[in-house]
Amino acid sequence: MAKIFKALSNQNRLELYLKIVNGSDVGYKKDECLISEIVHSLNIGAPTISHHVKELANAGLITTEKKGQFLVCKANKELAEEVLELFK
Amino acid sequence: MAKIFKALSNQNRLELYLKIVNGSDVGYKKDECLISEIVHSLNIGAPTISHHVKELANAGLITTEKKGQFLVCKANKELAEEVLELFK
DNA sequence: ATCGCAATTCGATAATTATCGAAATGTCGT
DNA sequence: ACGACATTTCGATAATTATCGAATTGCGAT
Repeated sequence: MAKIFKALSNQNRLELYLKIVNGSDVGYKKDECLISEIVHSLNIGAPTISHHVKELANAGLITTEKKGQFLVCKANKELAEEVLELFK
Repeated sequence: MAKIFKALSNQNRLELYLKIVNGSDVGYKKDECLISEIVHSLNIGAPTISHHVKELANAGLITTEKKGQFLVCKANKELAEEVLELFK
């Protein structure tokens, strides 16, 4: 569980996660998001974002799927539920 | 908000927080806790715990009050509420 | 006043982490 | 096959952090 909080403990990674939760503006389903869109809205480089995405996935907060050259990220609702339980 | 998660991102600090939330077994009100009791149940030294307590307090997750030579810690319910909101 | 205990401060060290730039990989359209 | 683009890998660096032991402060009881 600490692992989950660690994944959210970095400002940029938290924003990244929230963007994924809120989904992208264009095209994809709610709760899904292309990281190529995020790269421009966050002022850190692509390599760093790639790294952060991996950490979020590693913590189980998101799942990722390669769609051609793109990476689609999806928030894991079940895990968010578990966090919710802890704070109730 | 990332600050809050950072405070919970360390295994020991998270346990510390949960112990405070669950309150102590003896004497004090629910949601309150003497850190002198916790020192023995966590396998890290007193200086480290003192440091962690400060970090939790700094993040706003707990409040502390000196009672004689003891330190009483109390969980901040309002902030827990805010975290809850984020995951809803 | 002094002893024991709770907690804190201090300085140090080792481990982790965020971020970068450069280079590599893989995909798509032409 | 080539060029553009998305993403990743790699190696490096600077910053942060968890933890420790020793010493200190402050409190309460004898």
